[in-house]
Amino acid sequence: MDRPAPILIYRRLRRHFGFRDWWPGDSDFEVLVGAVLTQQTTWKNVEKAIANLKEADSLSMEKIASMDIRKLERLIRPSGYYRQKAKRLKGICARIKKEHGSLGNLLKLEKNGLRKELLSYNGIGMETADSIILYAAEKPVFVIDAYTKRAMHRIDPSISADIEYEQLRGYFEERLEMKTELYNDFHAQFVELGKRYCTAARPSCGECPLRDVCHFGAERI
DNA sequence: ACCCAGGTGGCCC
DNA sequence: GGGCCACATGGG
Repeated sequence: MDRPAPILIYRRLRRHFGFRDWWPGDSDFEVLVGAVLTQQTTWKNVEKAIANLKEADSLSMEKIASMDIRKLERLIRPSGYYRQKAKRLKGICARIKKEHGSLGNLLKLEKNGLRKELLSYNGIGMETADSIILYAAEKPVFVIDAYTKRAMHRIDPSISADIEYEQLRGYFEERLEMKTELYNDFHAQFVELGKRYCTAARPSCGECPLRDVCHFGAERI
């Protein structure tokens, strides 16, 4: 089959990579921080930034909300765009504290209300909002990222390489059962696929579990 | 010396 | 609604 249904893609990935039980982080707040810091940067660099925050005993909403901006910049520097991210992360923490009291309270909002609220924060766009909703609030939203777009375009060339976020999210949500565990693990599988095989310019297909349905370079590889 | 990474927001038309 | 741009470290 040339264009496998999403659930078949998922089954293949899962058979290859195993169940991921994802988001690398110890708390809801760490998910939020990681989701902001990983914007357009590698997770490796985010790990350094989060380690710095932990080492400085500063990985808490209250501390970041009132932290000296220069200190925050210094701690998260390895994650790139550090001035912008420091300003936005501090603003996000301060606003959650002020308007909701705690992250837990914010995450209790109903899914669509929560999404709308998160999107109104400077520094939280659709992918970041959905990552927080899925992995911290544990509500079923299908997260789309660069890996997902790239892989889907290569599997099904009728899906544009720069398809709109909401359009691709709808594509998955219309074709899958609305289950948090499924959305959670499926996104994790795409990230694993992207890191190991489905890289930007020159894929290292090797043992890629989707290589027989891949159309990269207009030719099957 | 390039190119790339788990995006977002601002500005312009 | 779309196109272009700044933002920045670290690894290949």
